[in-house]
Amino acid sequence: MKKKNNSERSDFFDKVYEVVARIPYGRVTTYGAIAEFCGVKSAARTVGWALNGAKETGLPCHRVVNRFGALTGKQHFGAPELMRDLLKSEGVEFDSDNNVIMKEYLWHPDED
DNA sequence: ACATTGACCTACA
DNA sequence: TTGTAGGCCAATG
Repeated sequence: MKKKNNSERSDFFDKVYEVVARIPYGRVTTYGAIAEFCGVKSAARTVGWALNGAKETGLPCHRVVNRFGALTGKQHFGAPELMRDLLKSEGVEFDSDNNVIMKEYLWHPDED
């Protein structure tokens, strides 16, 4: 808490993993929401990077979508249809644009 | 060591 | 209203 050279820096990633792991079943959240919960709302990009390693850590990164509900990171799952299938398997519905219905399934970290 | 990119979002002109 | 620019943290070339 005194030095923010190496400890707090990794804390951001750590928080991201924590929030993603807290996403309820059949719910989705946005990068901005996670970044905001981490304290830096403008660091949505960094959240994406965190998820890059998150898939290797075993976190449900498929429940994280952009603010439009579009599965922007589906390409990173190795199988673009996998992400959509996983969400559908959890009961999440999509609209005509292949986007998650945020209005119904959007979840916020502070909501839990 | 510097510059660029990357699963994004908000603000200003 | 649409378009452009900036910002955030980390990894890679």
